[in-house]
Amino acid sequence: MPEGHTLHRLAREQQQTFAGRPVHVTSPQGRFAAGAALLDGRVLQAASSYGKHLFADFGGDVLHVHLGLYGAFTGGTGDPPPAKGALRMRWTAPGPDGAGAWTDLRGPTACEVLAPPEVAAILARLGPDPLRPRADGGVAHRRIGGSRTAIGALLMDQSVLAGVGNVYRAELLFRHGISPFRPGREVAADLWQRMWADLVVLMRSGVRMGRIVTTLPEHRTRRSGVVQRDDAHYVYRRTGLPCRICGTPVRTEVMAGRNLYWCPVCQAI
DNA sequence: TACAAATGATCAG
DNA sequence: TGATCCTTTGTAA
Repeated sequence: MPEGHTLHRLAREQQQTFAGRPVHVTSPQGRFAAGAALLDGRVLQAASSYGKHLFADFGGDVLHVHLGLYGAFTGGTGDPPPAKGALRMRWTAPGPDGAGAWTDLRGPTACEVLAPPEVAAILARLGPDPLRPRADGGVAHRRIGGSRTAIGALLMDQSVLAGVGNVYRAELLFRHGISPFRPGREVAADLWQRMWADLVVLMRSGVRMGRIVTTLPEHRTRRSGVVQRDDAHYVYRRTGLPCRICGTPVRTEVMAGRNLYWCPVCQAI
């Protein structure tokens, strides 16, 4: 499920699997019927992601997908399974002897065909994405450093920073011992540089692993082997459980409509 | 069978 | 800030 690392991974997979091939595009559910008809049979030029947005360029017409809270892609090789449920979009690229590939999209917030200027407009309102090669974290601090808004809310604002979601927000703040309620302008530039550098490392690791793991081995119940699901985070979805560092019960509260998790002792200020 | 929850964003007020 | 949209999955009734 989708924070920036998921979209980055999907773009890479779609690039490797479908780019340079004609793609058969359908919308079994019907809600993307017109767009599917427009793209069907055309060659995918390139797939890329920016923040939580995915762009698939079919040469002048760009498919834009935003997964929202529940959207998901699935896919595989060979023949696709029978379409079931609310299947917004299906891609297939037939190949000889089971070399075909398919991918299914369900539940997205956005699945639409855009012209390049519309794509540019979306990119223009996004802050720097820690996964983009030459992204500049300093640009984000220009917004953060002048704001009275809580850092916990600023981190979720895609025009400040693109690609960070609820998990990375909670975990990043914990790793730097920062209260989610601290105003942005009290996050000094050097502290922000450390946070940004950490985000780059964490999100790249997320792309590699296909999941978000933020804990150090010495803070896990099991120190070696595969990281268990309940060992992957410091505070995210650990309400009431003891903090891995100090033992204080992890707290939760809704901030701007989303569940926020933090340790009131390790993240006091 | 029904309902709640989930890593998101938008719009009204 | 609250309501709303998108869909699947897991748990409760």
